[in-house]
Amino acid sequence: MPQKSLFDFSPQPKKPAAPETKKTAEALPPQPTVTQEKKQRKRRVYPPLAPENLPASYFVSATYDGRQRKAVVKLYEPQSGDIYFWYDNTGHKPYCLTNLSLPDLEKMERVVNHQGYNHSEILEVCDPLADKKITVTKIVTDDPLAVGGKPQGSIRDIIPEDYPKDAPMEPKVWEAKIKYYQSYIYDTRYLPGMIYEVKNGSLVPCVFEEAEKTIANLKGLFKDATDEELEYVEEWARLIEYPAPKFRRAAIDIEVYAPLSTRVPDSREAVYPVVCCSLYSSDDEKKVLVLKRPGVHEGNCPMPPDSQIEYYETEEALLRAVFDILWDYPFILTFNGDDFDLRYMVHRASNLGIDRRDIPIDIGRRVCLLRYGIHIDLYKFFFNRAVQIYAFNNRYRDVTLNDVGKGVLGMEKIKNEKTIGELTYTELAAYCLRDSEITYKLTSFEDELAMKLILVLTRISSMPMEDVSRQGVSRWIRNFMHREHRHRHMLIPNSEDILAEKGKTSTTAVIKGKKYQGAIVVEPVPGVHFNVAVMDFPSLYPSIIKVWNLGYQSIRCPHPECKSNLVPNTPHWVCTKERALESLLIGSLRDLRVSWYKNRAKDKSLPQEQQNWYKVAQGALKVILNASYGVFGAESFDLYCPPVAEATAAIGRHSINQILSHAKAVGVQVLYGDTDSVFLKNPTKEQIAEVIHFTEHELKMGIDMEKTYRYAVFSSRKKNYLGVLEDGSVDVKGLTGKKKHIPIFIKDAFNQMKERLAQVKNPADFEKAKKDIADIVRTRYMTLKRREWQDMNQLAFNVVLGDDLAHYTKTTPQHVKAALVLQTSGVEIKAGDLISFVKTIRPPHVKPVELASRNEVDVDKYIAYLHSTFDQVLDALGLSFDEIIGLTKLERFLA
DNA sequence: GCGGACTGCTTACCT
DNA sequence: ACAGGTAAGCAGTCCGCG
Repeated sequence: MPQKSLFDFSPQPKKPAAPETKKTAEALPPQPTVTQEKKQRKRRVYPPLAPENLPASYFVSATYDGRQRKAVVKLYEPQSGDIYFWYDNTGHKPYCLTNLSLPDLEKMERVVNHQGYNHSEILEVCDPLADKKITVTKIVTDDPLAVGGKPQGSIRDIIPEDYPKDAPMEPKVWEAKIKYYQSYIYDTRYLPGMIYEVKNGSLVPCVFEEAEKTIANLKGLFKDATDEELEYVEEWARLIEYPAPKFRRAAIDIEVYAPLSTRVPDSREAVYPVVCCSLYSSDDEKKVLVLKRPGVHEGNCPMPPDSQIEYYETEEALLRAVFDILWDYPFILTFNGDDFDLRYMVHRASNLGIDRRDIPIDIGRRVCLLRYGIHIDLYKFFFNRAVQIYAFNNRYRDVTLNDVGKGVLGMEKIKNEKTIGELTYTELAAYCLRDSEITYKLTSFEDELAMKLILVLTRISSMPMEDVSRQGVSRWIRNFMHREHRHRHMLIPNSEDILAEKGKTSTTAVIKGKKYQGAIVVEPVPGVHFNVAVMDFPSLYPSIIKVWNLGYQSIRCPHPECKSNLVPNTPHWVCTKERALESLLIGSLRDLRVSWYKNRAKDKSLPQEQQNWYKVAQGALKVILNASYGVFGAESFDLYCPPVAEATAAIGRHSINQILSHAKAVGVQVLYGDTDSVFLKNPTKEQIAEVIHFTEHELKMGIDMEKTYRYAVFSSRKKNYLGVLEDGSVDVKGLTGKKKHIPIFIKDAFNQMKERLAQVKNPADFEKAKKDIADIVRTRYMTLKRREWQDMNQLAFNVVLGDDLAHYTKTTPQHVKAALVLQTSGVEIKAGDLISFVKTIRPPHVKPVELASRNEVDVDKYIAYLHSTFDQVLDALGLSFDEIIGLTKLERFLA
């Protein structure tokens, strides 16, 4: 009950429409209030300055205003649903740091006479690589571009250029590549995504008592934590516990008339007219703006209820109406708007002579931002691998609107054979509106999960919402680490200095071309095993980073007395004197997830709304924690430190090996294991308790009984198994039958087998199941032999083209051959496209599905595929594909 | 010149 | 631009073969 008000922070309804009127909306005449209110909302003054006093609002973005030379914060006030701009009043300025002394710096004329130069001052900071205080010179400028960002003449470039080459010291510049608005956020300690009010012109944080109470109660859960750890646990919890608003938002999508259906119109040229734009919003606007064109009929394609079509006589009028929408809504959602919809409209509007100042879009190299609100390109967000896998559990495979919509919402695009020019107005409108509807619903399903996820990530990473939804997990992690460096007055080291100081790796990877050795995979015991217990370390690598104090500062630290604190099987040692920042930050995040949010997300006694919120939090933490080790081994990460990644993996191997030998010692058979898990055959309660006790005391890490399989099927292949849980659900891991490129014809057969196996309860059931499985295989085999499959699509392999066609110079894989055929017939092919092809008898042995016919299929190839797919399971069951097939031959012979 | 052994490339998966 | 480990199939190359 006390938690309830946490969620009361929602906007007033945009229109007074009560639910009763909504039910009968079709029978009533259009409600005049809707249009009236819309008119009121139109086009506020630009920029929409925050008043001297503004009620609780969300810090959604920050940017730099070049004219006023100030940072600007975009505040979203959820009651009115409007954005307000708050200009910095703290006098914060851009700067960078250097090791040059103040007098030496002042001798550099190109610096002190630089147009944007303001002044320099002496500053004492902690150098984390040397673990000591150092004095640096802070160069303060009036303009971020003076520090860096111009092709030439930036201070960060001038210093190494103009500093005497024969001087004893190497000139260094630090923190010169941090975006100004980020620097502003770090130094002011404003927290993006959190709630502020403007009081007498100043930005002050709002305090939510209920959330604070929850946070205060956390102490009891973290008894073993140090004060420092607890401080961070509370800090993270605050970012998660504070309420989320309802996001007033609109999804938009445009259609462009193009003479050729196979080519996507070029958004930089914008030669063809925009003929349609749909809008689907949280204000319940479902509207399609359509351009009147000669010879086009209205048609009678059904439209969703309460949707409306507005016709425009000119394209300019249509675009201006769309721009009004962009001036109105605080959040605009698109699917690929950065590269297409918004970009196209900007160029198209310019081509039509619309004044740049009337176009509410700022166009960048890779992004399109809005001058008023926040543009979230959901394509970029859903494309993010970490989001795809950990937040959405791989519910979609291809990042297309159709596939994401299908996987996440069960909603697909309207299928359309005709070109845009051939559609009637209503067909076009229905088609276009569906796209906006899917886009909108990608953010509204499960109680606005996606919007909330973006909000939580905004808070954790201290980034504007636009950036967090577009950039990868390594940027999120970098940013909160940078923020804490600034907070602790630590110099943010340059990447090359970390690398030079800490060096590279020492182990040899199993895979050629990798930098260091990774995880262990235990050789599986082939066969069917009943009662298999799966134990695993929750968040193994983050736990290691925490327990072993890993970070770029602590690995191979400068203290001689730490050199004996070695990481097993590596030459690396770890600091015993100072806590590494990464260890603290990642460790506290891990603890919060494992000890608090994991359980809260599953707690059915909580109100649904709150449980959903905890699911979001849990998912966000999972995404970040899963990547927190990998980033240290990624060159693109600003705090790239290979020995940290190597040490983490080495400790992981050590931990698993310890468990393996301990399991042996207590007499349990280990059937399999991978990285952070062990599969135990029919263990007793005591044996499980012993393993848990051992890991907690000897390895200082928690281990969970994750699940128990009624039975599991292993072949001799690693990362390939099938396990049936107590409730009859089936885990399939790595088997060919679940891979997405395999033809549906084979996948269906595999799924039939899977369903049959789910019904097996004991060894005796197996005999009956085996017969049925043999039948499934035999049926497919016969269908292939007789060429009786339903349609060609069933036989299509679907392989993603990883690169543009021109880049395949070393080999020409089959999907590339098929893609080349398609290209010749005029289809535009680019990296990321899904290529569907069937295997044929004649060279080149492949054909795009749409061009292939039944009798040219290479049936034997498909039989070979069926064979290999099923062999992965059949040999463990004591069945043989050849025998199953051989029997058929005999039957046919007798018949 | 041919075929099997081998390596490398590519994709999709697991943790 | 988070990492490494594994499986599978195919493309291309090498090497032996009187």
